Amino acid sequence: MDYNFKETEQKWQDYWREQKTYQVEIDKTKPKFYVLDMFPYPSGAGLHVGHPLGYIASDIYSRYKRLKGFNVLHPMGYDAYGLPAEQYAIQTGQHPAITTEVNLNRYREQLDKIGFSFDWNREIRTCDPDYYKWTQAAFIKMFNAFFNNKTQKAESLDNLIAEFKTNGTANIDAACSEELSFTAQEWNSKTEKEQQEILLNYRLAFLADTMVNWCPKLGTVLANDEVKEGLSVRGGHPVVQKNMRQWSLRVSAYAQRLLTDLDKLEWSDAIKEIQRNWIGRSQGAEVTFDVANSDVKLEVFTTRPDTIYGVSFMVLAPESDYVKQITTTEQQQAVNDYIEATSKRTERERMTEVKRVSGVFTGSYAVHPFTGEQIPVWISDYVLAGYGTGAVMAVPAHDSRDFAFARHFNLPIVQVIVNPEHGASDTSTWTESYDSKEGKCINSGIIDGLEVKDAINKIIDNLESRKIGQRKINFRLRDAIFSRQRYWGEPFPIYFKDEMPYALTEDKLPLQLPEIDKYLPTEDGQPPLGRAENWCTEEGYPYELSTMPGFAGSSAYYLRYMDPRNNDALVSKEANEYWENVDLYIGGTEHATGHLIYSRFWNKVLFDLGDTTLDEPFKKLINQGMIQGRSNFVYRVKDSNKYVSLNLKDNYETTEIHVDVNIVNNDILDIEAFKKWMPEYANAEFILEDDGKYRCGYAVEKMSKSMFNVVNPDTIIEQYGADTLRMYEMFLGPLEQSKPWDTKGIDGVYKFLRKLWRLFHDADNNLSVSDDEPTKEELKALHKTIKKVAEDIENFSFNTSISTFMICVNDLGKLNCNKRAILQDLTIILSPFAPHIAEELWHLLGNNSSVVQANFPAVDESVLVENNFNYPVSFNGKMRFTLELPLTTPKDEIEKIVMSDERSQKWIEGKTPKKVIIVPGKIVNIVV
RNA sequence: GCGGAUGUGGCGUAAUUGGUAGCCGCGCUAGACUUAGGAUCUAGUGCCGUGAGGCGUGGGGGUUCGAGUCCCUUCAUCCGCACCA
Repeated sequence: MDYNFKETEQKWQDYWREQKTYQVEIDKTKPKFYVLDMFPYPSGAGLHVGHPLGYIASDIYSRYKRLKGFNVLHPMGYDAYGLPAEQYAIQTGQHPAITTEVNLNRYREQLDKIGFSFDWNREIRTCDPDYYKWTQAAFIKMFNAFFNNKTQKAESLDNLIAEFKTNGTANIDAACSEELSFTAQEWNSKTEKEQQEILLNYRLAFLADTMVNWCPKLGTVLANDEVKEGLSVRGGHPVVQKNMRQWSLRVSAYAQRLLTDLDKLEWSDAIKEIQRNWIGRSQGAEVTFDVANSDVKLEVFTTRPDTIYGVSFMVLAPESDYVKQITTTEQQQAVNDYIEATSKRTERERMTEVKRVSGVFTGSYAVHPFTGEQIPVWISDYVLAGYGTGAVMAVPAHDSRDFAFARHFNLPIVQVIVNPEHGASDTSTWTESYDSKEGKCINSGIIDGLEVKDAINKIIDNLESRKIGQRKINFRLRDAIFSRQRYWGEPFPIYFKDEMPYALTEDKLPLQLPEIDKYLPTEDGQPPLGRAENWCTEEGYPYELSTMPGFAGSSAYYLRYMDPRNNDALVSKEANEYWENVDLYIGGTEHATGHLIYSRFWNKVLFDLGDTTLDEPFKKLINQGMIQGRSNFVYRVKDSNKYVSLNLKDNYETTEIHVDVNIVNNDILDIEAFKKWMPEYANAEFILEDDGKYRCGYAVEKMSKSMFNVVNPDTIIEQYGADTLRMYEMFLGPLEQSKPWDTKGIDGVYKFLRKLWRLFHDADNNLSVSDDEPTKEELKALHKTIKKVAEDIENFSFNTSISTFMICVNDLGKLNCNKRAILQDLTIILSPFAPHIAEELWHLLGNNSSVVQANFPAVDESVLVENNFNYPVSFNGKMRFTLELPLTTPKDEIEKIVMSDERSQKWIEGKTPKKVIIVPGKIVNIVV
């Protein structure tokens, strides 16, 4: 018998639970460390081998930090609201809470088997009223706040109201949906309803008519990051644009802070870059164009005011308000037809048919602010309504979209930027625009001859002095749409009086999700909550019928873990001041533009309002790579039920068919299992290779059911144990890299653990540990390992630490080392990786407390000092032989020894070496 | 189109950051012990070559005594963003 992982792992999992080993409390005598995994949504499919990758990494890091003397907060919980449970409820009538509970228990069961050091006492679930009470409370805070552009902070709406009462909008610079202007008298004479309507324009959580992504199939609105290429990310259903009155969060107000503060985060450059793109800051100018024979003034945004002399027409988005104002009667019909036609095109078509140029003339002309020339105003769907002002000044010579448009409609193209080396050329010969950000201005009046950068400044200065333009910064980041026409989510703590929304007071929370009879919209198209009885306040005012989206509950959850049972606050000041924020956050890249933006925003609002101590939630972020599947194939001979082995398949015409990887070992098909796998294969025949085996082909693909390449961690744990699973996942390769899972390699790690076990045991599996003094060699093997493993963990290079452990155990095996002085420290440093076997060995060594409470051993540098170095001796840069010399040997001595070595003669061939390079402790290179 | 990442044995990978390319493991080959081997142990295993030796980190070029690592160029794959003015 050797190591019995099954019994041992169960034993210690029970022990940890009973002893509450992983429970943590505030302990001001120790430094804190907060390690968090991204909030999982427990789907019905359960975990596959790729899911725990990040959890294992964070668990190793947590355990390591604990051994290093930190008080480590390492919690886990569930993002329990979500579409799949509700879709299932719609189909079966089963309450989504039940489905969720089942999935969640299954998830927990799987997690428990892996031996994580989570403090389950702190578990939270987003669908728990004690938790979502605080999600609702945060919403109320946003409802009652506005963003002051002057201070760049959220402030109480009361400040704004007070200002309206005394000065109207005169001194207001606040983030809003629409710029408003009124006096104090005007404000004071408005009705309650009118005032409320105005306040909505400023609230951080506000109700407004907006173009939204409507998914008819899911019956709900989706956020921008929940839509990809015109389809819903969940389910892949078509999404259309629709104008609806929706709750939104004024995320755009925080665009600059979200961008600036990225610099202080330890996140990968890749993910910071994705966020920068998503925020999409562009710097330029707003320019006002008069419209000839009209009072209308067209405002446009441009990043290239230096090209203003090249403007030969203007373009409006079809949805733009300007369209109604300036279209002439002669053009009215054509414009109406065009708008009609474009509104029929879906967003998807507009995106895919980028190259199709279309547009219509409004009949009006704008007046060029510098030349006074009249330039035609067109309408085209290549201009986006949602960005800038929905109108652009077209510079066809220097913008590819404007160029295509001008060519199509035969509009003039004027070159105004020139590369001094090439000179100007006739634009009628051009096949594309010249989109350079450098060069000199030509044909450009007051900025003629200036460099682009200087020209931009001069033009803006001129515009500002004439009060027809100003410097302006635009962001791509949109406000987040926050309503979902769904049941399974947090109810809004909002009721309506005289059609205006009012927030409940916090003492009324939680506003519990009511029971309903069916999880479908009502007959008149209201969201499912329209079915709830008495869904109104005590006074009879009706509650909001939408619920909150998935990101609501996951935006501030990290704070709740600090103080999960607090009934008076999301988190106490004391807990928040101690735990601060997340030191290490591990999760996938897929949350780059969703969760990781929303939670930063949400957290900043709470910070501004004084509810949290730091303004960023996640200090360091690591994105683990995906575990891909390794699929196996069999090859069916055409029109038959015969299957030909990989190396013979080229002799036949075959079809490649996925086969379940669980009935393939080392690419060899288990033929009997295959026959039983599916009825259609029961009578299959096989063309085997010479060795009588059926060899499968393989490919690396996404791990998914349809590819039959899903590997379940339970199966692996059953066969090899949790410690082996943990170590193999780490051994596979660098954490942040994607790599395929191939179960066949797991044997190496499994053997390693048994070799380790045998260091402690004799041939009969009896404990055999000696108390003798360790030798220098043994100490060296140990301390090399301690040093490397500690460095590797700090660098999240877990794959190399596993190799290091293997080398150490191989070395100790060769030395027949069974000395307690060595093995005890080895057990400690291994415990973050393989906690079960480490705990077992730790106790076998006579310790009574858990290895979790041990101290990470210090490196004894003195045993690592080498006396000799094995010099590689190169000739012309090619290594020919090695030579062991004391490290104290001086350079000229080394040269003498090397030159006199008989092996050198062969490479020198009697010539005189041109140069001899000696780097002590590194290399000898002789140039012949 | 723009931006980012990655290319090293049959496979997953390593390389003290410019200094012996291929550590560790899988797989494979041979052997030992065994009733047996999907157990264990030993030896070998980048490619070509009997050998001396030659070639070798996607390709080409450069810097250097010395390049997987630095520079230029090019190709391939993956991932973001994509009419954002």
